Amino acid sequence: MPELPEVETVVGVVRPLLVGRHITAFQARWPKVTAPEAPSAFARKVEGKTIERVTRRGKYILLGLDQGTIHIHLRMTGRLMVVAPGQNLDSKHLSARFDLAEGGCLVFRDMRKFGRIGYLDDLAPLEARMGPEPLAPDLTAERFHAMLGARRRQLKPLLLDQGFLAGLGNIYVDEALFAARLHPEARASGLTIAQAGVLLDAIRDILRQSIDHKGTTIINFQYAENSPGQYRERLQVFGRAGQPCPACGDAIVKSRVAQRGTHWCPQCQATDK
DNA sequence: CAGAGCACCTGTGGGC
DNA sequence: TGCCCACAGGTGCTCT
Repeated sequence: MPELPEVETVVGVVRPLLVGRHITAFQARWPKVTAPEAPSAFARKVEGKTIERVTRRGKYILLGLDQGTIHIHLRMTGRLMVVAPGQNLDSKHLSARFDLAEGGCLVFRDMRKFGRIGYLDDLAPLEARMGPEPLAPDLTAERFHAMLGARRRQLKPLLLDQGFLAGLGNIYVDEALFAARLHPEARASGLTIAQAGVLLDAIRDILRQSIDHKGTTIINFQYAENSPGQYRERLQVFGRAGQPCPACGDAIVKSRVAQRGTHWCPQCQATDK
């Protein structure tokens, strides 16, 4: 479900509700939610600690504690919400729950149960397998071009690779490649500096706009109770197979690239492979 | 290194 | 109407 804009939206909603609060207990309803660690071992590390910061890195939600950090990945269908004291707790699809001092709790729901929660004393191991943030100012077109130039992979799977660039998923990769008029199977190393700059600008523009619209809701994503993200209406190609391309009017095609459904315009994105 | 295939799960939508 | 299959916003593993 969630890519960078959706995670950013969730972080913005829960941050003011969580900063300064104490975790009194952790309960896993789905034991694998803390895998590879056992829920009891995870609970011992976080119970009694205070949440000082709530941030995002790639698609991870990070709860910075007075000691160590909780990392939460929503994967496909995870949802994170703060339940107020006395508010009734719907147990459907409940994966885990953090009880908070003064009542209320942080609830993790996950229909497909792919989502994961973990604890790290030091974020270095997580940082080591993550690429740069697409919105970071120090990611220049020159640096991005150099990163692309070092790889022979197809653009689509490369942009989905969190170790290359952190935060993009299937929706925004398709949208960015369309905006930059690049073929999803084009080789990364073949891009010119100008093309790399256009692609980076497209990625940033799309991510910023989606964040402004509270992300994209296809089925599950809600940033708060019953509030869907509004970026869906602005999607140019994703989920629009058979409809006219907004740029040229030819039909948008859905094909399979790197085992993922891929939406693109063969006319506009005719870059050499 | 690059890519395919599969595993992890549950729900839904489209085709027949 | 009902059934079945394919597919879904993600990632990690093995194997070629």
